[in-house]
Amino acid sequence: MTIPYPNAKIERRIRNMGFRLTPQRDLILRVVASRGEHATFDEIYADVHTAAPHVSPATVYRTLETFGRYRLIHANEIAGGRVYELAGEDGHHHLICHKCWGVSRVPDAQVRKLFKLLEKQTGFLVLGEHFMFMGICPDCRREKGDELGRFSVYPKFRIKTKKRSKKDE
Amino acid sequence: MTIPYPNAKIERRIRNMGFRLTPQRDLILRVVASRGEHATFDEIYADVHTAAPHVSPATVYRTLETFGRYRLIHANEIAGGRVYELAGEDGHHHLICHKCWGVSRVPDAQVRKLFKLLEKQTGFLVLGEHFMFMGICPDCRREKGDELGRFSVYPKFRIKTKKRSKKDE
DNA sequence: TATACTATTGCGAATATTTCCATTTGATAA
DNA sequence: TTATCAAATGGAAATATTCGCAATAGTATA
Repeated sequence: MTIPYPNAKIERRIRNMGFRLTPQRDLILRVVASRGEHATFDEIYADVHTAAPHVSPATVYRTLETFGRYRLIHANEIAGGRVYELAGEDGHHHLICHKCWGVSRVPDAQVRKLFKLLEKQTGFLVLGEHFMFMGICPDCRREKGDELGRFSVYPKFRIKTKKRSKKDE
Repeated sequence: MTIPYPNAKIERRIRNMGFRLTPQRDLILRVVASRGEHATFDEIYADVHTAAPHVSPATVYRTLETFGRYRLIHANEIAGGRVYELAGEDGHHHLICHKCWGVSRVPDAQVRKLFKLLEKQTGFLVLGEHFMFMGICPDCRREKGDELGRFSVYPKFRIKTKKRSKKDE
């Protein structure tokens, strides 16, 4: 399987940071890349495990954590779970609707502008993180109201890991 | 122990949402309140356990999760760990410096303004979450530069749970 | 290319977190 | 008050995640 990195510079960045580019890491990055916008640990591990059964969950956890720290991968909490995506050229952030759970994007530049304003006021430079803003999308706003009732905070799904357990297959 | 809620309306809110205000929840909320800005699970559980040894970790986890969903408590990921704080009247967000790990605040109103702009552009209403913006504080910016080197992402500490294990105590 | 150095891995063991379910107990209404 | 009913709890079991450490294997250098 050869999934190309959307961003060919990643390899260089890894080495520049002083990390070793192991086959495991390479595979994991490709899997995350192939999964697109928001892959769960289980999805990632499943793919990795299919391609290379010997790779342990610990390695996947560690890799996501390590690269997450160094912003090669964006990790975000959403609906009670964590999702990952490859940090790409096309910086963008996500807007997630509490009601319909639709995901839309805002270009990074647009969000940066906001933080520029914040910087003017506080002197604090907000760095290149990836944000997931929760709220109500335009469509849903037209429907009812903006208030969150008792049963509407995580209405449709929760990111939950499904049993991985024993010698899976 | 009677730690007063900073916000007396909390009780009403809980009931309005249809939740029951049990002694356990009451205690947990008071503990979180007493801990101030960012308490870890372990800190919260330790306090709760001291005051009421029979309360199980599961209950604490559940309570934080439940009230987190409904915004009575703010849960945030920071430095690889999760911290909690009581959602108060004085809405504010945190600015956390990657270098010195100092924590400063921005009033909610200020941040809201930014999201208002976003709303104008996208129609998407960002809801009342609590944000922790990571970046470089004014002091540290004066020192060197803004870039994150290999060993500067989580320089000083990581929020880590300390062994709770067996019959603690 | 061979050597040395150390980051990274895999595995099992420790921890942490969630889930299950029988039991308890708020809250409501008679 | 008391009865009723579902929400919430506790404890144990199931899962998930991290950690410790010996073995492996990238990378740099000779």
